Amino acid sequence: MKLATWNINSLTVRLPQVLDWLAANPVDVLALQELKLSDDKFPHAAFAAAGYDSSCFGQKTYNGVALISKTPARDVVRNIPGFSDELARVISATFVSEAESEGNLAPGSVDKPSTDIRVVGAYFPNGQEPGSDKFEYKLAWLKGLRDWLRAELLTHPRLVLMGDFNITFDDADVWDPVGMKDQIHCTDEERYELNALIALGLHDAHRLFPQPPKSYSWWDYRDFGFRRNRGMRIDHILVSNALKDQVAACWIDKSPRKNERPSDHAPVVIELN
DNA sequence: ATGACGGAAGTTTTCCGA
Repeated sequence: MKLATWNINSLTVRLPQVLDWLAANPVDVLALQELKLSDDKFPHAAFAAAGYDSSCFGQKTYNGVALISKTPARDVVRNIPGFSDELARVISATFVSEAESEGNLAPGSVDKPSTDIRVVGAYFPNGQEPGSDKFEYKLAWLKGLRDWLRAELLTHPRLVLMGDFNITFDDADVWDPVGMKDQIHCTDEERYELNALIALGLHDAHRLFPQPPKSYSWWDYRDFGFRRNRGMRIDHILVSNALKDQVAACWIDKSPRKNERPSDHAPVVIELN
C-alpha cells in the first residue's frame, strides 16, 4: 500500500499534473493541499475516470484539501472537531485494502486483523511571521490538532497524519539554517508543537530511513530556489506506533518539478507493507 | 530593508504563500 501527500498550489492549474503523476505513481491514497477552489468546482469526474474516488473540503482562493483514493473513503470528517476554524485545512477518512474493499477479505475478522487505516490530510497554517496574529492562530490550531489527535489515536491506532505542515523539524530540514533561525517554519514554538505531535506516538517516516542530504519538499519560486536546492522540508508523513514497523520506504518525488509550471512543493510518498 | 515568483481576485493592484 502506498500513501502520498502533495501541496499542489491550485488544483485548477495543476489537475493535469496530478493525473499524470497518479498514472505514473498509482498510490492508494493521495492527500492534496491548497486546492484553491470551492467544492462545486472540484473535478470528481476526472479522478473517477482515472479510477479514483475523491473526497474534498474545498475553499475559494485559499486553502482546500482532498483525499484521492483507489477504495472509497469511509467516515469522512472535515476540519478538527472541537476546534472552530473558518478555513478548510483538514480532511480525514478511513481506507481499507483493495482486497477487503472487493469483499475478498472480511474487514476485521478474527482470522485476519483489520487493515483499515485512518488518514488525516492536513494543510497547516503558514503563520506568516512570528508574533503576528496569523502566527498566534497557527499555534492555537496546532494545539487544537494535538488535543483532537490524542483522542483520535485511541479510536484509530492505525493512523497516518500527512500534509503540508509548514514546520521544519531541525536544521537538517533547512537549506540556510543560520539565515532562517527563528524565522517562520523554524521557530522554537512551532517545533515544540511538532514534537508534541510526535510525542502522541507518531513517527516521521522520512527519518525512519537513510535519506539523501539536503532533502527538501518545498523550494521558493523566486531566485531559482529549486535549481539551487534552496528549500525546506515542510511536508511530512507521520505514522502511528501501530504502523511504524510496516513502513517499508519513504521518499520525496521531485519528478513533477520537470513540468513547465510545477507546484513549489514536491510529493512525499510512503510504502506500507 | 526589499524583492524576487506564482496564484487568485478582478481590473491594474493587492493579498498571500513559505
